[in-house]
Formats: sequence, structure tokens, C-alpha cells
Amino acid sequence: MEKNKKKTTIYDIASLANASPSAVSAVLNGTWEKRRLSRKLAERVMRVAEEQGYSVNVQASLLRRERSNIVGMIVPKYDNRYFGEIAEQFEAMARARGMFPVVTCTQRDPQLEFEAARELISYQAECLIVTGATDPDRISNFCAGSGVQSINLDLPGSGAPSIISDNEAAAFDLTNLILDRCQQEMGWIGPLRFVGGRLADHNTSTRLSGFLSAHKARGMEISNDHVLAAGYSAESAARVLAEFQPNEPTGLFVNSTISLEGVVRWHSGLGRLSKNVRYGCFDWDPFGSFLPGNVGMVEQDVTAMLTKAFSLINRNDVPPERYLVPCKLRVF
Amino acid sequence: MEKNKKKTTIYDIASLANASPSAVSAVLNGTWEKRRLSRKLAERVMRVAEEQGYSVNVQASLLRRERSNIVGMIVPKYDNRYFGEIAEQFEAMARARGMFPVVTCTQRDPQLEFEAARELISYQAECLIVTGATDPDRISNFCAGSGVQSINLDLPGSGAPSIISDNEAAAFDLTNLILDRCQQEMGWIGPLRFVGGRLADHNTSTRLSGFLSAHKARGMEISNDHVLAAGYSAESAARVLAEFQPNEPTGLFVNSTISLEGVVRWHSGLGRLSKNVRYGCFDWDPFGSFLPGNVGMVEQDVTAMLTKAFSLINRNDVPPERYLVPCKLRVF
DNA sequence: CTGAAAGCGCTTACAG
DNA sequence: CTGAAAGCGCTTACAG
Repeated sequence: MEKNKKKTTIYDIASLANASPSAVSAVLNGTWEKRRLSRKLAERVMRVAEEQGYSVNVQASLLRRERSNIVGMIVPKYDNRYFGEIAEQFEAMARARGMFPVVTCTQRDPQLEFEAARELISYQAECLIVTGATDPDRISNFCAGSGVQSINLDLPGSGAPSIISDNEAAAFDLTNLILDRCQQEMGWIGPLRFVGGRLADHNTSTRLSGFLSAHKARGMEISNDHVLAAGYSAESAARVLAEFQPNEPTGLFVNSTISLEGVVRWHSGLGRLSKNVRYGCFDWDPFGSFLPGNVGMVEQDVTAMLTKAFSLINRNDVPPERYLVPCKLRVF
Repeated sequence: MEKNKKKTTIYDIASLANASPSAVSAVLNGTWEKRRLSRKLAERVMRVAEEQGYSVNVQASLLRRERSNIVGMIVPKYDNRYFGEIAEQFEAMARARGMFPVVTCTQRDPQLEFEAARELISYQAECLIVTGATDPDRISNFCAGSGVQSINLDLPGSGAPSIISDNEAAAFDLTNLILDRCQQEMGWIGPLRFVGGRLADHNTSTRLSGFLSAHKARGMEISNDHVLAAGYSAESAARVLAEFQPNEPTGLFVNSTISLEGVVRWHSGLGRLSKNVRYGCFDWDPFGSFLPGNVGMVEQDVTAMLTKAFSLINRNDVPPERYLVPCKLRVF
């Protein structure tokens, strides 16, 4: 392989292999048999291409083809079990289907989300999977205007089909698990506290709804001071609990592993009182099962969600409905 | 915004705005002032572009410019604190520098790594940051042949500059921390066990080397049965410890949070004997500080590593040397 | 079995 | 202040 500053093109290969650029192109993109080029020519071209370390210029190729096979994904974070797994599986599944995945991470910043969507469309993405976006409708709207399909994942929108976890059902089950374990292990029956998240967010409010239903089914009311949804950071969760001394048994429903971090920090500072606390978390982390007091976690079914998403790609008859995917409850 | 199946081009905008395609191009890529187009024309064009939901065709634009500003990154996993953080910060830092980041995740599969590198070069990436690759030299070799700069991150190679954590120094410090805490908290002095990783891997062997130096400095020898580097999975770590009943105090040096999962599983199954165990982990996880027996963790300095990497981009005078970046020791 | 030619959507040097 | 024209590297319908 030679060190060229200028990249090798099909014209370079054509002259080196004594063939026409058309022939080189056909050999290199695998259509040579269909175009009935001789195997001898094909092998000659491939050898030269190999020697020169040739790689096609995708920009030129896509421009001419007017077809990209690119499927884009917008994701808020990588540094997170859930979104990291989504991004990772998305790439693998796209490749397995012969598509080119391009993922970009937008930090929950509405402006960055929109810029990223525009960028992916600029790159001729044929479909955009919009994960956990703060304003999915703005993006699906823009996509529609450019004739690009979009699919919402994790957070619903009204402008495109939305694939979301069945947060309500899973929250209902998790709440029941925590209530049961409080009763079994501490002989205590009572309303749990809901910790973490923001009430204005779809996921938080849906989970809260499942949390409330589970209590209502047992004839329990939840008072406002039991809903501690002060944000997503570990700090905010630790802060809302700071003054809380569980002198009696108590139970917590923790919304997200980020909040769980704050809860565990609080819990581990309780000393002897920590034996009075049971909690469960709506989110999965492998270390979760080793945390004292943790009775179970909800794991969202990433594979099922993405499988559903891929099944909708390149179909134009998909109504902008919600598709609910059940979660998995992990019991410790 | 209208719903077009066919995407708007500068020619569409030109005829709608009553301007030439050249003028539209200049307005849309911001060079109109330099080209002394009238503000009136510019505003007319921008308004029409906005109305049509125009977004430039990057393929065409890059093809013509012969310059992409794309900087690629290959990363083994997203679903991992360390690599997730690398990918996330890489994107943010690239954007902040006016570059276009494209990250792809290659699952530690040598073939996939190579294909991904080829793909990124096909997309005209001008520089490739190769993170944790199993065969970095094959990739840097290929990049060099295409006139593309490459930089190794996390794992060193000989074909390109390599930015890596100072694993040896950090392992030395972590080993000392664990030894000290074993002595303080259990009154026990003795050689630690090294758990997890693969001896043939650069990172594992460098860390082992720091681990051994720290013991040697205290006049302790490590026998072979204290080196339990049976792989990276939680299962393999749990397996090598399965038979180990710590009837006496003991200490472990855990190589990676994945192995830590197995260690914690083993530890939490020990019952009363668990009080005889102290360990530390070379890798960072926010839940780590809550795990009983864990005395400290090493966090790699992602920001410093990436800052160094970006400082090398677009320089052609960089020798293929190693650049060591210190780690942070977190003490619990 | 094979090649010349047109054209994908842009950008920019050039001429006015 | 502005536009016509050439060309980036490919692909493919077409003609032989």
C-alpha cells in the first residue's frame, strides 16, 4: 500500500489496470457479473484496487445513486446504560440489515437536537430515529418537509409513530413489588414515596400514574409530599431526601438510576436507620442488585423496541400512533 | 413547509427566489458577504430556503469542496461508562471546534473495526480516532495509505501517536491504597489477588506491572495463583473466585467494572466472611462507592485524553509516540 | 462483453 | 455587484 496524499480514484485504477472507469466502477460495486464483465478483468481491477488501498468516495457514490441507505439516530446520552445499549444495538441491527447507521448524541439540548436532525438529513439519511427528544414534533415536522421518515423512540410525539415502553404497566408492577416486600420484610403497609424525574416529562408522569394506580388498588391515597420529582440529577434526589429520617419503615419508588445514585448516597448515610428502607428503581443497572434495600428494578426491552422500529422503516403506511413495548421486571 | 418527496435543491430555490444558483449557493453557505451579494438578495434567498425547509446536500457539497471536516471515531462499546463518556465528549469537543464527529461502535471485533475504518474513510473523514482497537496498526496502516491521519486512544499502536492512560502508575497507587486499607481496617498485610482481564492485553499487563511493583516495593512476591486474569466478563471473575473462601483477611485488585460485577456477586454471597475482604477497582462507576468492601477506584481522565487527541489533529509532524495521561484515584 | 457520455447537487475561479 | 461554466468522483442507461 503506497502512501498517497491524494486519494486513489476509479480513474487511477482504470489506467493502472488498463480498463475503463465504467468497468472499474462496476467491479468495485459488485455489479460486474450482472454487467457481464469478464472475470479476468474483474480480478485485475480488484487486485489493483487492493494494492492502492482504494476506498470508494461515498459522497460521490451517494450523490449519483440518489439513495443512501443511511439511517440516523439521535440519542440524548451515550454515557448511560439505557441509551448506550440503544445506540449500540441500533448500529448492530442496522448493519445486519445492510443499512448504514449514523448516531449522534444531543445532550437533551432542544437546539442541538434540531441541528443534529438537520445534519443527518443533509447527509441524506433516509430515516431518522429520534430517541428521548425534548421536542420530537419539531423534528418529525422538519423530516416530513424533507420527505424523510422519522420514528420516535422512548418519548412519544404526535408527528410520527412512537415506540415507547409501557411505563405505566411497569410502574404499576414495580410499585406492587415494593409494597409487597415492605410488608413481607418489615411488616409495614403504607404509601411509598416517588423520587426523581420531572412531572412535566412524559415518562415521569406515566410512571407516576402507574404508581398511583397501584396504591389506589390497595385503597391508599398519595399525598403531595410523597411525590419528590425534583429533577434527574443524583444531587436533586439526595437533596429532597436530606431531611428525611426514616424512624419508621418506609419505601421508595426511584425514577431512574441517576436518581438512584442520590437515593443510595442518602441511604448509606442513614446508619442503623437504613434497615427501615426498601426501594425499587425504574431503570436498570447491573450493580443495582447489590445495593442494600433494593428489591427490584425495571429494565426496558431495548431489543423489542428497536425490532419494532426497524419493522416500520421504509413503510409509508404507518400511522403516527403509539406502540407500547412491555418492560422486564427484575426482582432481587 | 411543504411536503415534498423530492428534496429541494439550490436550483429550486434559485427559480423561486429569482436568483442564480451560484448566488443561492453563496447565500446558503455564508460566503455571500465576501462575494459582495446584496443583502436584499441574500434575505430573499434565505426566506425562500426557510419556507422550503431546505437543507444542503452534504454529499454534493463535500464532493465539490474536497474537504470534509469530518473526524471519525471508532469505539468498542457505548454501553460502558468509560467508552460512553469518550464518545459523548468526543462529539461535543468536535462540534465545539467546528468539526463533524462520526462515531461508530465496533464491539471489539477486529474485522468490524477494520470495515468501520474503511467506511469512515469512504465518508472522507480527515482524521480517525481509534479507541480500544484490537489491531490498531492495521487501521493506522490503512489510514496512512489513504492519506488520512489516525490517532490511537486507550490502546497503543506503533503506526500512529497513541494517547493512553498511565495504567502502570495508577495501578501502583491503587494497589498501595488497597494494601494500606487492608492493614488499617483488618490489620492484615499480604499480597493481593489480581482479578479480571487478559494478560495478553496491553492494559491488563501494564496494570499488572504496577500491581507487582507496588508489592515488590514492600518486599512482597506475587505467586501465580494470585493472578486471576481469566477474561473480562462478570461470569469469569465470579468463576475464578467461586471456590475461594476468605477465612482470613484478604484483598483484591479488580481490573475493570465488568469484572467488578462478578467480584461483588461473589462477595455478597460470602455472608459473614465478607467482612474479611477489601478490594479496589481499576475503572470507575458511580455506584462503586456504595459497594461494601470497595476502598477506591481509578477513573481515567477522558477530558485530558481527548484534549490531547484534538491537539494533534491536522498536524503532520506528530511522531507515532505514546502520550501518557495520568488517571484519577478515587478513595472511598 | 465493453466504453463514452450524461448527470447527481453543489462550489468557486473567472469574466464581466 | 452577479452569472455561466467547469468539475468534484462516481453510476448507469445507452449504444455498440
